[in-house]
Amino acid sequence: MVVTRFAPSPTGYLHIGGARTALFNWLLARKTGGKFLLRIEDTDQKRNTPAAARQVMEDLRWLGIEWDEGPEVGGPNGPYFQSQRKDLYDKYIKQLIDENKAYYCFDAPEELQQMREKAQAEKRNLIYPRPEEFPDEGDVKKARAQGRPVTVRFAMPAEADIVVNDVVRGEVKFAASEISDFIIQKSDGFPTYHFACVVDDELMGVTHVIRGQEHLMNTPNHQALQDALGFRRPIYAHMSVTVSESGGKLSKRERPKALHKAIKEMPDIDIAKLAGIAKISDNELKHFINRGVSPPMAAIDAMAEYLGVHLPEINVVDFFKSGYLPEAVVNFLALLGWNPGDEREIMQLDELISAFDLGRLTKANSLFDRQKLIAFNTEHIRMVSDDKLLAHFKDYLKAVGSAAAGADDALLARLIQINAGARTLADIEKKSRFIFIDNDEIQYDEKAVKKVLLKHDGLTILRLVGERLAKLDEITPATIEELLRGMAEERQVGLGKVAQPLRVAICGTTISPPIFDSVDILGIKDTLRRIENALKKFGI
RNA sequence: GGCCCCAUCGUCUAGUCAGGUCCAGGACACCGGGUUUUCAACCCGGCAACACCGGUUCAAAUCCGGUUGGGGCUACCA
Repeated sequence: MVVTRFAPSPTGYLHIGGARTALFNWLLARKTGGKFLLRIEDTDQKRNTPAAARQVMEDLRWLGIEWDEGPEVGGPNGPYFQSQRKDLYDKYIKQLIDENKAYYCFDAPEELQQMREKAQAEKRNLIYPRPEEFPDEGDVKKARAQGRPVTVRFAMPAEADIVVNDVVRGEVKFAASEISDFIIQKSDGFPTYHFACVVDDELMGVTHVIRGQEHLMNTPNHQALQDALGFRRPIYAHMSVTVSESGGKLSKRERPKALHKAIKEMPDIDIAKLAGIAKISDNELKHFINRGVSPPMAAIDAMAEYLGVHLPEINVVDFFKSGYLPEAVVNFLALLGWNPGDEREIMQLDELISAFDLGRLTKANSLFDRQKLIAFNTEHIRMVSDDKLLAHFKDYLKAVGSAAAGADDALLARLIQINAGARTLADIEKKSRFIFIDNDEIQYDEKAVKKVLLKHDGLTILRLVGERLAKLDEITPATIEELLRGMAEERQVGLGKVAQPLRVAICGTTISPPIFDSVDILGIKDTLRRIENALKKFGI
């Protein structure tokens, strides 16, 4: 049976690149009727938090990626947090030491740094100088007494070159002389990623490892470890990396970077005010502005929202909050470095599963094209069932704290319906805002007022529209349409001449859902009130 | 610097492994037009690529070598 896994290090939100890795592993498991498991790689005491692990799980679930084994769902191979598996790793490390396949080291970080620099200067890679004789327990005690750090290093067998047989890249050869002994146990007693990963993959019966190309160079180390421990070897597939417009890997730092750039271009910034919004000190903010030292993500998000700066989505949660559907994100992600081999692009989850094939992973890196994602999202909003869309919309409204969050299902469903063709849930929300604000709190867009109300006879028409609407017995989209079309015909003008002033009066902008529905939903009373307000405010 | 990976329209890609059916197909973006009560959506049309050099072959996007370019790794992070 195929067993795949996703093994994130929980340092924060789930990154979109991580989501893609998870997706491919999940897809393979589902396609083959195998198992997909989730393992939390939290061996770095300094960087990992339990809250982050929960967040990663929430993000995976939002995408629809459920694990068969792992945290919260359990399974026979637990625990699924590496921090709770230390005794397991210790056992294997001891085994390697006993067999003379690993040895203790007592180097200080600065000493290692020096060695690296020297190697660099000599135009070669650092190959750790393995001692003739391995230190014994007595040496360890002595080193500890002297306060030296104690690590364990794997003794790389030097006989043969290592060949990685990769599903995506074929045979990749590594010269034995190029591979250094590497640390498998840190001075805090925890295993390094390489070691924990190899042990767990074996113990959990992982058969296929799909991971980013950045791990290709680690694979010879992993294989050597597997051989030394007598482990089986999973099938490896190293996927291409997703890069951003700016060149390198899509990185979490892009959001602070984008905000920093935007702020730099703003003429005057009220430091105290902005720091308050971000809930950071003035100093922290100054450090950010002047030196690019990023405050916490929450502060970045708060400032961006306040300043109206759109930050590039990087974490899964960012896409959620920008109004993307998980179906669209998953579909788009799947097509980054994979394709079904025919001309299908817009696909549902079940289609992706049945079409998935490891052999069709592409080799070249791909750029994350947000425009195409939006196109996918538009398509998925159109395709998804009404029930699901409503559920997504409600989740979205809640997440962004929209005024519409409290509205009943019928209203929300209607808002979705009249906004057919929307690109994101954010578009629908934005176009619906006018319904949820007080009549007196409408923000009139200056350009819209100038162009529509103050030019020609905008205000005159608006007053007339108000008078006629007031006399209408029955208010439905159809009767409103009849009325407005009649007026346009009467005056020998296009419908726009009649509709636009009304639109600006009730929404404050020239952008809204179809006007007949907008008036109907807002209600005649509020509509008339807003017309009156506008007439008063802008002249007549 | 060293090691490793990659290279088709602006972007994601099909085609490359089994060379001819490819003066290279689709999608997004873009441009032009249409529809239209705004935005969006929608419809029609258009632009646009085999990185370069050499080799193998009757024939190369496809095989081989090199060059260039891009990316990754180079941690007691994962």
